[in-house]
Amino acid sequence: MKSIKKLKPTDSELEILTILWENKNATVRQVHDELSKTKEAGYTTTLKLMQIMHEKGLVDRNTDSKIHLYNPIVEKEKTQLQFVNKLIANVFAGSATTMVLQALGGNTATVDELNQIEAFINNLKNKTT
Amino acid sequence: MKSIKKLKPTDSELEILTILWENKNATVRQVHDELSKTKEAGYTTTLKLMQIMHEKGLVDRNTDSKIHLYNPIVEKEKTQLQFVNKLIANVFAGSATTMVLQALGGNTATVDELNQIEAFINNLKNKTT
DNA sequence: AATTGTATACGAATAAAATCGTACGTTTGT
DNA sequence: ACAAACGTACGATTTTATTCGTATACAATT
Repeated sequence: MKSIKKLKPTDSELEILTILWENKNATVRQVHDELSKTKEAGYTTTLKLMQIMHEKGLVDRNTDSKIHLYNPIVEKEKTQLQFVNKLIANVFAGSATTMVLQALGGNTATVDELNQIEAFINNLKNKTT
Repeated sequence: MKSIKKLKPTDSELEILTILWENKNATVRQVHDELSKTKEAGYTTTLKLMQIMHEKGLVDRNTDSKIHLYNPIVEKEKTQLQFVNKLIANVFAGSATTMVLQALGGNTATVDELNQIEAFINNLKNKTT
């Protein structure tokens, strides 16, 4: 039998997925408008990408009405983790810690966020004990 | 005047850079052998990639002798940060914190490493004050 | 000196991703 | 009813990345 396809969204597909994770049941138009805020691209380009994503099984779509509604199939957390792990492996020689330190050092996280991370770390440490 | 080129190594180029960061003054042969441990590719493929990287200004090379010696130009930390930032922007809607939480949750960091991260965070918080 | 091994150079083939033009059907507004 | 606006479909093109074949030069070995 055919096995379940391994899904690996491209960068462009990822941008679209991100929008779909925020907006369920989105039309191509909605996605495209959202995308246009940060990127220059024609409508049919976005449409084509979403069609390809449908073929790949990255998104589901409802074609009951003329105007198709799209939903993400792949889970946000799983996909995010997939990419983070790839980054850690490729760029940070497998060390999550090195990556975290870089990320926190180079970006501006608010004190609130830093506290949030600390809390999370403490939680992890307790579990380990 | 011509502006300084924006550098964005591809995935394959990144693999080579990683090797060059560890081994300064490396020959194509050395890089290729190292690469072959984890990847299947012909020698001329590696050579060509390194030539392209030279054109792009990612690496420097010494052609005094017949056998060229390559060195990375782009800095490890800068390049790493570049990739992390791209990931945060693309996959985590701009939130470094979300990314960090995912990375720590999905990977096994040791308690030592967690402590290291905590110390780093405290340092950051002090700077903010 | 002739053969063999190891270099670089570089054009060209292949592959993968992204973009767009155009055809064509359905709504909507007048 | 008709035109304009908006929707999908999809082939073709463009762009970017990767891979490799082949030419050529030099050094070492016999």
